[in-house]
Amino acid sequence: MIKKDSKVTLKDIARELHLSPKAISSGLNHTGRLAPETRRKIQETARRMGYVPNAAARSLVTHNSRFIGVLIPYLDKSFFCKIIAGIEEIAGRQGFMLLLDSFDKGDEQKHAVISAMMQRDVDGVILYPREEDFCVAEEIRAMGVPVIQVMEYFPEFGEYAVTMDNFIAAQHAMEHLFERGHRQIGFIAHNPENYVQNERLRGYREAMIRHGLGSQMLFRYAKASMEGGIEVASELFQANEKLTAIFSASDQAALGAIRTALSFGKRIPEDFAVVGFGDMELAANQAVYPLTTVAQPKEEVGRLAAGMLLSLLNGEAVQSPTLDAPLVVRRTS
Amino acid sequence: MIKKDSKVTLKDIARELHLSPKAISSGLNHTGRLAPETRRKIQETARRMGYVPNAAARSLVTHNSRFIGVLIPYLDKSFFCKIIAGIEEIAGRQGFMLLLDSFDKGDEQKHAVISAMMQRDVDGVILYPREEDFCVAEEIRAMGVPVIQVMEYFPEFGEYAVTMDNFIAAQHAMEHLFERGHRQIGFIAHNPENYVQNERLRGYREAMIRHGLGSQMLFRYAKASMEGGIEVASELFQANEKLTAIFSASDQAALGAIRTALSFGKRIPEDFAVVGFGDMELAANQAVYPLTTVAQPKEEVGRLAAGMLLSLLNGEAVQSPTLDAPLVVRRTS
DNA sequence: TTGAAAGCGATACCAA
DNA sequence: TTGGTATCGCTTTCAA
Repeated sequence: MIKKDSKVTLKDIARELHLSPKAISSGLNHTGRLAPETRRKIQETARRMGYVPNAAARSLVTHNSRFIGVLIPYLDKSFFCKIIAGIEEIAGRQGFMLLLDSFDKGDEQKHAVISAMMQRDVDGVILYPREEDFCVAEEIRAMGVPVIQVMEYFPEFGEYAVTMDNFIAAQHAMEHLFERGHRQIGFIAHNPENYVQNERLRGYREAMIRHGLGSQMLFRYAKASMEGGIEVASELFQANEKLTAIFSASDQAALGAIRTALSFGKRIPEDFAVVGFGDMELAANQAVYPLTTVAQPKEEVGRLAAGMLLSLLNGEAVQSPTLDAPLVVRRTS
Repeated sequence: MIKKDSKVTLKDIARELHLSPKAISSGLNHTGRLAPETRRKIQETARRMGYVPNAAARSLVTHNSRFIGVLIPYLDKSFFCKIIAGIEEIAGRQGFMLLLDSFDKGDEQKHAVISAMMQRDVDGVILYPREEDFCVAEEIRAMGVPVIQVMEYFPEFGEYAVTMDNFIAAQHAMEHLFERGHRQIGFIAHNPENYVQNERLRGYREAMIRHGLGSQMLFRYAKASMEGGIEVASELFQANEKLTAIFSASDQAALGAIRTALSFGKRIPEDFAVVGFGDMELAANQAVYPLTTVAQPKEEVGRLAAGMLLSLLNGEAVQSPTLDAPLVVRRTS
């Protein structure tokens, strides 16, 4: 291993100033009482000597690491990056650092990741919970630190979460379509085993029923991808050729719906509307049809989760918020 | 602060087994010689007692943290996330963790970030270098740990880097357009102060000249955004109405060029081709015109950078590679 | 108020 | 070989 520069320690400063390490420590940390003059001199000397406190040593004795563990399935998806960015914004301000690990590997890897976090003695964990990670839920709780879930909530992982009301959000999106005069509205649903996805579907159904369109309800399950959207949108058209709008539970499938609608000769948004869900980067960045979509406030979720965690660490009580997911109207509706 | 569960330590195991902490340590780390039976017993007891080594304590004495500091301007851009994912893949395998910090704040914040990394005693740094961060270059070098730059290279930050040859890549993209029969090709350039951007422009010029089209060269500088692309593409059309293709130094501006081309009544790709640069997520995820673009191997850059860093930490010599940036042909050419 | 000394949990050195 | 012991850099407790 390459050697790092030898570092200046508290003791060095103490020796230089003929003081005790304790004095230096409290002088630098604004803890304990000290003659103001002494404190000033300590700080100046520390700066002059290029003193850098050693977090490991401090953590060893204080038993807190100022690390927040972030457990996210995919590091390489901008959806998750934005959550992380929100977390970092708040945590960083308070001197906390993020310990990142993607959780997309096998079960064995998951154990390794959690073990690494325990070894690093994280003060708390922020987690994007998934059912397929239930196998490590017990381990996560066993870490004995606060856990905040983001976007979804499963009691298995703990009691705290920052989520959105997907049911309400889906209804709002539907209202928008109704206002635009649409009645024959199809829905592209995803994974029926997933709570959030079901909430979106439930929002669609509820809205249709409330507008007396219960019998016109039309939805299909698809993979949350452009291909999935293309395929299922065709089925939707075949099932009802008078369709004038598709609401998709994901932006990806919504893009597929756009392509299918165009291939059926529809003009967007004149003849046909498409609304997505998620406000992924790709929604705004469509060259031709920037997508109307339900915005998930990803950064805000991250910020709130970090804030909750920090409050918890300070011994404050917190409540799990449910955020609004506003509709972003662009060119496809 | 909430109290974590009291942890089992080496000493506890030592006491349990009537051995010295040293024995336990070497038993667990496969270091030093030990009767196989003893070793087995140690490992079994450790597991039974739920022993988790304390990284801070270890790091305090070994002087290496198994942390890699990652300095990236924006945490919330998928471009950077992919690099990070590549780094994490390699580093994680070797038990290294990433310490993340976005570098997009003011100069003061940058100092704080670097200070945090020094306090955490990172073993090495991976950095997306920018000229505006020169002010902390000295500080980064002063950390006394290896630094690997990704995507760009400035000697100010150190000697190691994983980059791509933007000049060659741009020429390849141009060759593709020539093969498709295009001759009147405009170029959207970005920030003339940036080396990489200039290399892309240079690739365009070189290709034009080599094909005897030096006098037809036509390029404008734009912001690397859809708006920038829209605006400048119009200028390009006005300057040369016989234009049949635009090569853009960014995907974002390329999308703007698509929109402009359509508004000028061009059919893509029949009448008009657009090629971008970067292969951002949005390039593949266009509903109507998935973008032909120069792919930057982002994950691979991250993987290589992590690999280099680890080699360096093992005292091995390394070379700075220059990667290929292959063209991904989609529907806009 | 200030200083001395005792750990925190692990590794590494040096006797035995 | 094996095991005691000093030590890493810091905070905290307890005397002075």
